[in-house]
Amino acid sequence: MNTFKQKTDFIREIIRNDLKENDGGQYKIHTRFPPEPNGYLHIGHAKAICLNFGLAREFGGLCNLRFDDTNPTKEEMEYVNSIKQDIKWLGFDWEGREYYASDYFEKLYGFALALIKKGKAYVCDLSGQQIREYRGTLTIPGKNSPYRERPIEENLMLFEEMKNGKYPDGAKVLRAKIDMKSPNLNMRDPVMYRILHKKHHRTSGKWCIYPTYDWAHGQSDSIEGITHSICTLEFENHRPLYDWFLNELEIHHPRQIEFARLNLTYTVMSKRILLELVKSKIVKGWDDPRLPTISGMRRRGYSPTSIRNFCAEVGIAKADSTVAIEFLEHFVREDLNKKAPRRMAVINPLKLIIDNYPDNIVEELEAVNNPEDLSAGTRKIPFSKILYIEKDDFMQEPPPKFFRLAPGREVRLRYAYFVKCNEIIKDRDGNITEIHCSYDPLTKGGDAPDGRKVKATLHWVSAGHAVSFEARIYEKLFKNENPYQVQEVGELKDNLNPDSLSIIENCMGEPSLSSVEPGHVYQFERLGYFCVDPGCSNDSIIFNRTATLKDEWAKIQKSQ
RNA sequence: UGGGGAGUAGCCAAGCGGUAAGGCAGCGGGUUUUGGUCCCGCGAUCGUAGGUUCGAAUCCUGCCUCCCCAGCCA
Repeated sequence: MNTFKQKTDFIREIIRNDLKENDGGQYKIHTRFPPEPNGYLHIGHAKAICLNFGLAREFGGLCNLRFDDTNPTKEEMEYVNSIKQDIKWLGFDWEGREYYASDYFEKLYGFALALIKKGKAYVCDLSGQQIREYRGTLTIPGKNSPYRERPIEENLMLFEEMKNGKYPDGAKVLRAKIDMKSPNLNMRDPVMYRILHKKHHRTSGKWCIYPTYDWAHGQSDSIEGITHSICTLEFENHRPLYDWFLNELEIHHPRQIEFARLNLTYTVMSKRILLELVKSKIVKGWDDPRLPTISGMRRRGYSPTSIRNFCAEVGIAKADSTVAIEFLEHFVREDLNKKAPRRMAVINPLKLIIDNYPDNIVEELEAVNNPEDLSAGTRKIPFSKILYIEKDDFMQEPPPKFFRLAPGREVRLRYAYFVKCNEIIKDRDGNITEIHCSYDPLTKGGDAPDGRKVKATLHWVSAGHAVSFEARIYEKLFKNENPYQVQEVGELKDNLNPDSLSIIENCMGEPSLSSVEPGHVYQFERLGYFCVDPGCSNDSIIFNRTATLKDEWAKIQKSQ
């Protein structure tokens, strides 16, 4: 059922070597997925989740879930809950090892004390602005803070006072005493603790000093006995700092490995921007199906399997890359093609009347539920004189390669009969309102006894039995392949695709669509995959289009 | 500009000195009661210039390009 495709990559290679070198012992690899609960997870996180949990699974190790919750000004319980739900939904299990950096605040405080006592950390009174100035630039070395040589005892006292709330936000920080002239800016006496009189979602008002990420992350991994700390490229510059902390503290030292984060065309992965889209109501929430969030993709109809396969196939490497959104779509189609039950539904209905079909007869025709999986069985679909077909399936003046219905032309109605178009009815504005056909009773089931062929098979719905529903059609969120291609950050919104969502009401579906379960995905034949929206009620059915089917005709049209 | 990374087909990505996997996209063809699926076929000498070697995408040197770092964000 659940497949976990895996490829080989430089990380797995490193791990295989580590396993070989530690051969014979109790050595087991231990990874972790360390999100900050300041937003919802997106497909980029899925890549990290599949990697970390996948590694543990493949090599017989463990993977923890740890929330890096060191900044109470941005973090919320809602986010930790959504994160847990998304990881589970993706098919991974942290087996109870749910940890928080905030669980380690006490230990971290103790580590800080140890560094102060070693003369390797000091309390600094410089303002944020001053710290920046003293830090120097890429080419100019920094200068030592005037507080750098404070006696250990004084540092100890001041740090305790910081903890006890004696100072306002920003008044003092605890810094590591490393090297203000280091070419690596992260080593220029980085801040370890800042004063933040803010309640934390887990520790509440217990602390008013909070560790910075740089101070907390490596030690948290160490405390958990992580063997391989896998993170993204931007932390490569921080590794020397983590190494320094761990060495000074003389505690377990994980091996950090960095890989390139995922980028996708036509969308953004920045949590900051995602938050902005949600807050400004440009999208309808974190689970808006246009977003690359896990919850958005779930609502859109993406299966966990398709996301996992995508993550496995996209590869792990160190080169910056932007994956085509089409690549992602390929994996939903691949998975849904195998699993989604087929249904007939018409998004833009056009009335088709079969003049020579008896008025009050209804035939029950048998339809295959899934040609890719015969065990899915068959169902009955009612057929009658008045039907709906797709507007796009008829053209009064068909261009060269259009081989659907047109005046005088014969096509097949799927599972039913051949019909031939005889007449077109228009309203006073010239819009086609209905088309009249005649059917050939001998072609029942879809084949002609005389062996004649038709060039097209159309989907249809019996008008008298149709279930009406709303379809939400999603397109790319941004117009530009790279939404970040803007002069100024604020202009990002100008790149939004105004047609990213279109709502189409009064779509017509076959009767079996009258009772559907939220989250279920169907293939509407010839149209695409559609997922039942959780916002459905008894009298309104909503389908989100997950993806279209590949469309040869659309390609031809584009090239014409 | 100092430091840290990366450059293999339109997009990902294998390759680890022996003569360029695979996937997606694209193009052509076959099958088909979904213009879907499936099947077959088609593309790169590896950023660049030198060097080492019988032999280099793989080793060395120079150059070019891109990414990351000057948050008391993560």
